[in-house]
Amino acid sequence: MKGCSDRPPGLPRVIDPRVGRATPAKRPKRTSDMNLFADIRALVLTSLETMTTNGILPEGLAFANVTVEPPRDRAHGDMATNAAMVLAKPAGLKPRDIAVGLAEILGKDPRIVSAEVAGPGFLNLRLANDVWQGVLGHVLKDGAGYGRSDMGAGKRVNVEFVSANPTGPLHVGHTRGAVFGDALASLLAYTGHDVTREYYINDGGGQVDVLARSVYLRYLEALGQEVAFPDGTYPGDYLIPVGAKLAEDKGDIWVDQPESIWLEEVRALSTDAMMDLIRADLKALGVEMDVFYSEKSLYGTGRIEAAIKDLTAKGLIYRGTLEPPKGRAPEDWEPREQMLFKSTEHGDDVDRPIQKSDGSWTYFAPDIAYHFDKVSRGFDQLIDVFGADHGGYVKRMKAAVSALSDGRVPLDVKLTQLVKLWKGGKEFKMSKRAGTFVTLRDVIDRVGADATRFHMLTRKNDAPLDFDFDKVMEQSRDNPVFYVQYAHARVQSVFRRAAEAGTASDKATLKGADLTEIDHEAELNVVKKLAEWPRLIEVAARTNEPHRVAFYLYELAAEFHALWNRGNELPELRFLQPGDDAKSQAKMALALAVSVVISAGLGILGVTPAQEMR
RNA sequence: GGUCCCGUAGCUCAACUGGAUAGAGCACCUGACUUCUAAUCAGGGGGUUGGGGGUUCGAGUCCUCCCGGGAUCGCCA
Repeated sequence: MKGCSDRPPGLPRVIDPRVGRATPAKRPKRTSDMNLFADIRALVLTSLETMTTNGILPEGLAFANVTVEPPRDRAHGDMATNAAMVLAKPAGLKPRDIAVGLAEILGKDPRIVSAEVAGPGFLNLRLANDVWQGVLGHVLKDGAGYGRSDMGAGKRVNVEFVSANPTGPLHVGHTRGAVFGDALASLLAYTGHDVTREYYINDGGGQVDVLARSVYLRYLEALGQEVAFPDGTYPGDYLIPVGAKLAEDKGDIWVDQPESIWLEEVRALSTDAMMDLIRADLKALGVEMDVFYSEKSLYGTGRIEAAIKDLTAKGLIYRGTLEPPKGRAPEDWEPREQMLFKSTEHGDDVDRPIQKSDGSWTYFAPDIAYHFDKVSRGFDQLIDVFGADHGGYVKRMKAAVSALSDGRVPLDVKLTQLVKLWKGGKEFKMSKRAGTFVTLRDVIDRVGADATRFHMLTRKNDAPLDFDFDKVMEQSRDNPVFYVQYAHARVQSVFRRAAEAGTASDKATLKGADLTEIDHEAELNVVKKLAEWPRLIEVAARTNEPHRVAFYLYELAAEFHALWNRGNELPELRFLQPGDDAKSQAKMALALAVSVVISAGLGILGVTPAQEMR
């Protein structure tokens, strides 16, 4: 590792992970114990135990599959449990009989207004208004901590993402991976995991030699020579200042000199310059890495050898010859003996080469060493975020981690699909050659980091994403970024109006508001959506799918806008009730709760909530 | 040919990892602005979840075989 000294202060350093890692500051975590669905599920389980005690259900039934969920159709009630259907078979009873008995017991709980058997044996529950008012009170009490969970139990998770080659600025495809990885990391932190954000610098392969040669050409150019950029070099303008700086610092000492003289030094300076560029790009997007890990640091330090030694000790390394790929007829294929990793022992389809026929390492070898290092650093879980073009790499990487950790450490690989750009209603094809290369910087300059981030998270990671410059800027319901921001801004607008009217709307006052005022269906619908937040967060974290947060925020905003508009026909639903501070404060308490959850959700996505729309 | 991802309303996508009559937005039709910003809201039509078979009380979701699209397949990283 070298050449870190000219970097602006305050940015993360490339660190040697053997010496230490940039430990993220432990922030105090407030977790909320409010999860209504968990509460009601607990109630269902105790009721089932009562039925066992009473001899209605046989002893020894497993309740693990019993769920309490919001029904898809709100007409079915507030919550539904599948208990009767799940237990019917093992209990040897009809689902309806179990459901009826369960409904009777549940109906005695003051929280349950009605318990109705429906469909094949679902039990639909309706909850009392004061339960929902209690949820609202909880949101206000917990504030920013509402929805935080300790499900991660402090487990140490390493999220590796971006890891773009240090050969140029980040482009749109990298942007998606960056946003996804960062939001996923935040989501895991929010759910009680100890998260490390990490970037693997591919500074050990041939492409950094290409970079160095390209910079060398720019260096000659800066000294007044005519240069041409042959195939296999990077002609991008972004290397001009790097070459110029080199000419300024070194003068003409490298002119007409062979590569052996200048390559190594130029390469080091160039990759440093590119990493500075990339770091600045990431910062503009709001992404801050904890660790930058250099591939180069694995070479010549015995680390690759150590990882291979570990696998050798496990009997997973051998010399052999691979079969040619079936069906495909590679003209120049000829059998070669090379060092292979027996990845088939850990779920891969074929064994994988770790040494080329000339004895040098394949790309896989340092990556094995890198993941060995992650395992050695004591992470309980690893997540790699790759572009979809690395899909073929997943199985061997999982096999490697499984082997290196003896199956202890799970590796989840999330692939981000391609981003299709649209401009003026037409697909915009990127081409390095034609100079129509859209960088992360282009996108942020045009639409801003917030809109970029939110939009990139409105698709599942493994679905292709359309990024339409016009749509992302559009101020309409069609644009979720705007729609959610607008809801948050409307809440702030209410507070501004309240201040003008002289109605107290500070948090302490609103926390003490009489929430029994909140009893209209449109209002309770908003509260019910708020009640789903803790559950949504846990599902999103369990599946490593931050896009769920974006979709949820859209739904919450929709409920809020619906309530807002009901105020047109029903003035008593307006948030501000002139001349009635108590009522206004109860309704503002609801508005505050909405903004709290929107802020928390946007926070996970790395988006700043809007105070007003302009 | 092998492997992985995808296929859901005219279009763009969800569907809480197996739950009820598969949901949103756009587009189309109808209605609501002397308002706490209508940049919003309410209602309507629109589906054999690519196709067949299987497992299950129950399948868009799991298994299997096809069809179509994309990515990838020893010495690029």
